[in-house]
Amino acid sequence: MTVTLADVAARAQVSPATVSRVLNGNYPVAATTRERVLKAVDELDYVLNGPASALAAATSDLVGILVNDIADPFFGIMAGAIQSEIGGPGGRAGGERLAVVCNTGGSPERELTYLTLLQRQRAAAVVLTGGAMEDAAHQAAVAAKLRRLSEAGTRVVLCGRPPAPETGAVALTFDNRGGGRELTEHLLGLGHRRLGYIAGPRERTTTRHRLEGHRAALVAHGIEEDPRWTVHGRYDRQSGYEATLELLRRDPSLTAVVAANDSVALGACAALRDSGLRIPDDVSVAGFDDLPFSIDAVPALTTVRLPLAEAGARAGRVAMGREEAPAGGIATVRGELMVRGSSGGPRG
Amino acid sequence: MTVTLADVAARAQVSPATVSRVLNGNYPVAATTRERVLKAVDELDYVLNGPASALAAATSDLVGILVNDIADPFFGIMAGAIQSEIGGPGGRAGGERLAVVCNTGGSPERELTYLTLLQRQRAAAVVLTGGAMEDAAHQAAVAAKLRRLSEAGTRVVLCGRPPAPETGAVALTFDNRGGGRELTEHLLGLGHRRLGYIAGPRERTTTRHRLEGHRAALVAHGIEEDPRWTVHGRYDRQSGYEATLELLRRDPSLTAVVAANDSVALGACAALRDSGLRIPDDVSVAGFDDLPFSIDAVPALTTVRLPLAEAGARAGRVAMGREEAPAGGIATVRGELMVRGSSGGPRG
DNA sequence: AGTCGTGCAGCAAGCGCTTTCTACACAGCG
DNA sequence: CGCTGTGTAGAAAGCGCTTGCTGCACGACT
Repeated sequence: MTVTLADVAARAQVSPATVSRVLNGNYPVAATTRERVLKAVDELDYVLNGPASALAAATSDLVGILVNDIADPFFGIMAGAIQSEIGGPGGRAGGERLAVVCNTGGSPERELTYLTLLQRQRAAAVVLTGGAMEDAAHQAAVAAKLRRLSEAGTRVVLCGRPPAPETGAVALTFDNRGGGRELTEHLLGLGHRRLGYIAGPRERTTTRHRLEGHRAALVAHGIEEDPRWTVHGRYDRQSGYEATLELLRRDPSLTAVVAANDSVALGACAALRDSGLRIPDDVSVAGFDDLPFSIDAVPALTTVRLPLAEAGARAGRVAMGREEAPAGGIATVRGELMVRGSSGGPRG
Repeated sequence: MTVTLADVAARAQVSPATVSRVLNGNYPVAATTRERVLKAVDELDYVLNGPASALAAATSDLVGILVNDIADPFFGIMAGAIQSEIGGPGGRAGGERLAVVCNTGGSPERELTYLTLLQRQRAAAVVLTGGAMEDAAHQAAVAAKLRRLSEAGTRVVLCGRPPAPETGAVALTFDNRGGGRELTEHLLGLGHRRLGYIAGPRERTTTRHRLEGHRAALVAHGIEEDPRWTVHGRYDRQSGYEATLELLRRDPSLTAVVAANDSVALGACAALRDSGLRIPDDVSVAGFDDLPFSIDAVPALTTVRLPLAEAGARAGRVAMGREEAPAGGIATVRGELMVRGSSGGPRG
């Protein structure tokens, strides 16, 4: 039924070994022979059997990219950049690799299962993107898996995720703490003293780091934080909307709202507008990430730009062994404060 | 070095065959034996060798999802929905499948190469999303590949993509033409008579269909279209910005701008604002797709909602054989007009 | 002219798993 | 007490490919 190497070999009047060598191009084959083989491949419409090949060669051309939410451009942009460096078809790299992105949906179990699946496929590399869960048991489980993957020769890279010590994984970590701090300092510099903070889900490293940066800025300015000023939510627009209403209810005198990310900030803007408040005249708003749509908000969003594409590209190259890993296996990627129209001095 | 089935068998004091059967659970194994095997698996930290398994069983648990641009939520949302139905880890489905999304970047070659790669892996199913290239040669090549895939037992589903006759592929097609027509009719109903249109890239089916719908509406209302009113661009924000300036330059008397999609519409809004025009007082704007951020534009975007998640979910189920394919292998998915603040009656 | 590279091609042994077919108990039956 | 049926485990033959090693020409040496 399906065409095999042997069929091609028979048609080209050579041994299967020769066909294999022509296809892999890692062994001298006479030009005329090669031609003959290629012709046969073409005529027979032969397609290599991936599993068989992977089994025999004990290697695979699969590269896995794990993302928390594929519908979120934050991950989409990174994944795209990673993938373009992985080579994938048409990429810079020579060998054709199947770069595949796996959507964990933020679920720890899924993350683990995908890791196992990739381990099963003997993936050439795995890139994990975005914040990690802070659950200790889960982190240990992931660390164990990563270690096992590394040991098996799979290159493991973390992109926008905190380092995983002793796992052999290379980490390109976003400086969420520093970015959060810088952002809040900007607001403080404008004169704001009562700032609401809409944090992401509790058990995420990203959430914690950004919040820590925010608080560090407050502390540095001698501002005592009111516990009512922090609300936790999800990383999406609706959550930002609801959280903002909640913040407003708790303390209507807030003059600024700092959001966990840009989507949340957009929701916050909508909530403020619906509450009859002007931005930034009545309340300033700040986001995080600087996703493409942030500049289109009205007013444009003040936020922290994360070099998603650059970091992803670098992660991709490291995963392919095309770029050296940073010293110590850890690099910190800094964000850049983008001051735009959504932040201004407090009213009065 | 790596643990194999045989190792597990030895430790559990059974034959490799038994271990395999325990793992696959498709053959009666005594409870006590099963326990023993499972214990050994656990102790040895055994992970099945995917390629070997796929080779022996002549099947694979890989499902491919092709998208044009992974950074675009349009595709992200569909991919996420598809993937959640595919089962993936933690999904509804029993068997664990590796649902992988492949980013073609809109390149025909990449699309073809990914298809070959998936064919190589003997993928269980393949879902192609989004518009297709209109290049005849490429379409023929893709059709040939799809046919071959179907014949080899891979289920092929097109989601938001026009049907591919004679390939055995099931198609869930978006009614881009109808949506485009409805949208423009809405604008005409408001009294607009001079409408600019920012189309997507020329060689895409989606582009053509939406434009055809737009023109059909114009024709139905007896409006003769000025060739200056149409500009082609890419499906992104910047393109929308530039195209709008161009439209304005060509004919400053336009009272409405219809965009190829929401991102383009956002760019159009920015360009209009930067040109000192108010929306919708001076110029109305309409998008397409109704991505999550569209409602946050100021004013909120009038657009056509495409049930991306629903269509994706359905495509996923069909790909898994969990839902029957529509009659004739083709279903048309309609959009829904969402009238919001960005459209209003023309000035004057 | 004899000998030794050198360049290419083939042989055959797996890679780690699945699955058919066979084998063996043991229980139930006449 | 022998026979068949049922439930469970094992032996072994591949799945389609890669690759170390062997083998054979042929030209280039001495």
